[in-house]
Amino acid sequence: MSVSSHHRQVESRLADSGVRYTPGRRAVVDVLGSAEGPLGAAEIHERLHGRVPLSSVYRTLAVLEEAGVLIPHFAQKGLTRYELAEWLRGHHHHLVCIGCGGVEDVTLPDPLEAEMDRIVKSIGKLTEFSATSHSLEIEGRCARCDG
Amino acid sequence: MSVSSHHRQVESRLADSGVRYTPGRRAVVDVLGSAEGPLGAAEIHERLHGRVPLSSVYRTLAVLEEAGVLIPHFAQKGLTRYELAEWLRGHHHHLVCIGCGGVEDVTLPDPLEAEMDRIVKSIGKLTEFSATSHSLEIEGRCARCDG
DNA sequence: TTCCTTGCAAACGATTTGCATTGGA
DNA sequence: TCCAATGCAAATCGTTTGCAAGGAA
Repeated sequence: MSVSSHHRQVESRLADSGVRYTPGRRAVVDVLGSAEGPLGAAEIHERLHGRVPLSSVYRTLAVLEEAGVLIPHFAQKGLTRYELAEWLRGHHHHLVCIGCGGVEDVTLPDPLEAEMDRIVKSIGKLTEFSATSHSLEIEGRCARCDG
Repeated sequence: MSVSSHHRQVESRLADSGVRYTPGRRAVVDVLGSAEGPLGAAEIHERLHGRVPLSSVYRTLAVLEEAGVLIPHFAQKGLTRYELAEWLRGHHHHLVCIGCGGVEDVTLPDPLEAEMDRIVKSIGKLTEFSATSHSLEIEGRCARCDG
């Protein structure tokens, strides 16, 4: 699941949509591919040392979301963060720190994830709602903020 | 768990913070107490037929969040929704519709919720993260959008 | 009177968009 | 050449804040 493998997959996915995989777009995918959790436009722009202007970062995020390459994530007032979609990154959940507002990914061991699936399926049966995915958001304090 | 019971509980909680429970604030609690899911400032202002100006709605939401009466919820770009805290509404999860962006509450049957707790506890052991709460977000299409 | 609360308008911060320019196929 | 992609600046949208007026203790 290396970054170059991401590039190949993203490139072919974008080709399907008739969209170019330009250096700026690659750069954004690189940053997200090596992040520890979802990032916002400003954070991405920052990690790119301003080489990609903020408005282009936003446009890139929109294009990649549209193509199903990125998934938006909302955990803080007025800030949208993005991460690679699950078909690129694998399925995972989030630890949301109520101290610093940061978000970390967690991948559950198979037995736990299987249990989650069972719960989600049960809920589907209980409600008029056809589930396509799920995410467990755990709020608490990260190691750094939990002083 | 009637609305008037909410009012009593909220009133005493606010009194502890030395904050008044004014008609405008009651109105906001009323709207949220009878909503089917979290609502944003504009939606609340709307349901109050504009009787409480938008900026006052925002201030009320801030006061009530500060006092632990409301919990913010983020599920859509640039929009914060609020709902009564769990000590007022009970613990529940969310069905997020990818069609219309709406959010519905679901309360799990005890056995399922017990299972969720077990999962969250296991995750706590696996990571350097002290969990204070959790919420399962299920994405999919609501009955209305699932045509 | 003393603070808290409110209403309005101006200010903000994140995100989007118009427009002219650049760059690939 | 032709259309997608880019950069910059201006515009938008949700939200916050300053300030003067209103109200309860």
